Amino acid sequence: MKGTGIPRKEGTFPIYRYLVDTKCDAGNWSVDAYLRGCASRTVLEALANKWTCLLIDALRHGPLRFGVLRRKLDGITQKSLTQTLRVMERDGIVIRTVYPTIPPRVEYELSDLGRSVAGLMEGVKRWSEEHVDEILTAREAYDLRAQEEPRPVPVA
Amino acid sequence: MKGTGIPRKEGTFPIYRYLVDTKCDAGNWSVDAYLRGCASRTVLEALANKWTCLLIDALRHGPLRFGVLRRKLDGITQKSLTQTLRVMERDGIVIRTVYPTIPPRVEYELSDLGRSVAGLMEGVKRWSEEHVDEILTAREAYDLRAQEEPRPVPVA
DNA sequence: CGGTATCCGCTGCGATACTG
DNA sequence: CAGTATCGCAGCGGATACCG
Repeated sequence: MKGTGIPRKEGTFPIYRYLVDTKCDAGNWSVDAYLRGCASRTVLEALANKWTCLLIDALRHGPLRFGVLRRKLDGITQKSLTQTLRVMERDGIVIRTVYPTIPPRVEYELSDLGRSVAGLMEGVKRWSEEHVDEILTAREAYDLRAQEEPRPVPVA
Repeated sequence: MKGTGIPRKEGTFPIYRYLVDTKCDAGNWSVDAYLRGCASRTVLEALANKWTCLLIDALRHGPLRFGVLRRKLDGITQKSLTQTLRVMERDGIVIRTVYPTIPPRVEYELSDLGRSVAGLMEGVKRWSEEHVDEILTAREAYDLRAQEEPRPVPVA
């Protein structure tokens, strides 16, 4: 697994467990800014993932079974879905419930923590709908430019 | 580059350019839900990345030079920084300005689009600060459980 | 300073097969 | 149904060298 056995690099600043991965440059960073930056990093490692975001959104209205999730997130493989859900469970975002029936039934639902982040996802979703077109337009324009003019290089 | 040459899978639904990658299951999805899901996916491909998020946050207060960004995002390699910035430029999130001086000076700043998403990042950051501890606690608890009891398997 | 070019190890992920 | 196990490859990210 990912979180076990934390290798500590030289020059790191092991005040908190989740800081050990980042070098401390006391000159440029206040301890406060340092903590803030690291909190963000930790969380981003957990959330900044396409499937994770889509899962949080998918589970927003209540528990869903594994198979339903797989169909809702069309395109995800069983392996990726299992993995992603496992990590989210470990991070306390989702709760996994096994019903000992035949055939087996496993439900996933957002925890309180998960629900508290679902709001952010809602924001991302709204922003997406409002701005996808701008992104796509920008891409086309960029690709067009790239074809014609050579890219401006930092030369005198 | 990533966006050029879009391979179209069988059974896809090429109404819009950004939909070609996803299968259409007209039974379960309304066209509206379909568009919404795809908008999110497109945007998540662009934003759901640790460095991208951190860069948007780093640039929130104005333009910064390449070297400054590299130091701010301590831990990123030059290659990754260049790559990430290039993708963000292509997506219209950041603007790259080359000043033909010696030594060369290249500044990156958020576009209007980029600034409009910076608000979301602010939210993520705030959430991070409030909830990192819960995530870390959940992880420790999970790892402890995993050591002791075997994982509940879906069996009758 | 701000890149590009190249090599390269690792692993993330898909595909496939099997199971309680 | 909801997984686990295994293989195999592409691609990402790091390290290094070089350039305008």
